[in-house]
Amino acid sequence: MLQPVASTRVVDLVRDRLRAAILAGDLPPGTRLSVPELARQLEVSRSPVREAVLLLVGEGLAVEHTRRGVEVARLDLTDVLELYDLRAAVDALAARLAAERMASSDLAALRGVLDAQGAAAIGDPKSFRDLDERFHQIIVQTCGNSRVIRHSELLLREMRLAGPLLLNESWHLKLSHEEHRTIERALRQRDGSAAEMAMRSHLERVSQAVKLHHA
Amino acid sequence: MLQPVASTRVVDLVRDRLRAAILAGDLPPGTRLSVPELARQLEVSRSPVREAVLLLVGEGLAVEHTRRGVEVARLDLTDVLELYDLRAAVDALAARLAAERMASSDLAALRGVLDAQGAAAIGDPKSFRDLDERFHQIIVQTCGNSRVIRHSELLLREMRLAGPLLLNESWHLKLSHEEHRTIERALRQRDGSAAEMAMRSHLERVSQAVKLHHA
DNA sequence: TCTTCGCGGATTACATGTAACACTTCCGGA
DNA sequence: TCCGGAAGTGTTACATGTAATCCGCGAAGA
Repeated sequence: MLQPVASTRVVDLVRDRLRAAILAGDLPPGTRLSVPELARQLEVSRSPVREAVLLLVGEGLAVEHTRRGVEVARLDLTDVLELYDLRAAVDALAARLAAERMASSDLAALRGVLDAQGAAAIGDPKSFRDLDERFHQIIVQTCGNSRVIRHSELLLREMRLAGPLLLNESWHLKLSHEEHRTIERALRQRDGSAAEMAMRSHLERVSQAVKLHHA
Repeated sequence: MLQPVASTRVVDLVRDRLRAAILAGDLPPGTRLSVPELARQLEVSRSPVREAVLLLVGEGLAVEHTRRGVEVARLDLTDVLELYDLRAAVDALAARLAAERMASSDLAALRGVLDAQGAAAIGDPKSFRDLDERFHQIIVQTCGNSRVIRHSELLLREMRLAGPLLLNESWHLKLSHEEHRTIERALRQRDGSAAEMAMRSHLERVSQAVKLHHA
């Protein structure tokens, strides 16, 4: 049962590298993605770079201005609220589906993430956020619906571009953590509808908090 | 306030044409999308064809087999159920949001579609389906959340590939039509939460019906 | 001062060239 | 008959060429 070795296509490598650079903030929102320039820096030809850039546009991480190039997407408050609203719907579904399917190893992984998050919640927003992502990813990956996985993953990535618009206050992180615990409890008890509701209200609450914070 | 003239990019024309051909069934599921071959038929070079094909892969209308080409996606029962489940979540959100934003012209359009659908429901599954799509599109387009619009549109298109797996029985069409009426009533009364629930239960019911029909 | 026009530099969008790869077919040997 | 491999065909993936377009800048003119 061996997986085939990585595809070793240049376009994939370029896409992954660009995506990582964007999500890490090395290519901040608004940065122009010039195909010839990137090709020079990455030392490949323009073809795979062009394709990779278009793929990122498809993922929502960059926006295309016809005949005027592509730039890293800039997200404003409206965008973040849109993303939270949609994620509330999609991830709530994922949580409901996951409740019936989680293996005990998944539940253990979830608990591990939450324990680490409880510690980080004190004063490390960066790692809190990483753990938050993992928490959501574990649930989504377990839900068994490949389209939910794909779309949720897209939304999660897109949201990473929002960086400075998100909340880092300690009270907010602690509250989020408590809500995560509630979700995890529902999942552990295989109560799909409780997990669904807990996930939805969690993300809707975060959405409201973000909105109020920037009012 | 003039809209810019159509971009007249070859890649867009090719993408639209291929998408139309796929959705119309001229390129049935499983058809290989050979870039050189399509380029010959469309009388353009391979570059824009290649890009267009990759865009369709991003839309879920085709699947890529690395170094073995791209083919029109084949959907099985599992895929259709996945799509209905996800649409139930996304379109329910759209319905809730739309309830607060629908202009009277939108409501009029909705009613027009439903009236036509009521007539078609008798024995014209083809046009019933078209009107069904329009019904959902009007609501989604009105919801004001651009990401909901984008993702819902993707799901709706993808589902068109499912053709033969969908239900055409008269009783089912009539029931769907009644549910559409219920949704429209909620929207007309600007009752977001009723619209949300009606939309969700409509799509979940259809999902169950499809599942049972193929059992 | 403000606007308009044209030039220079760079990029996009499309066209084309080609090595490596995959599938098919067919043939010889066990 | 069945299997292994070589040749042939067609494609993918990447590289590169180039016309049309866009943008910034500065000079000419109102």
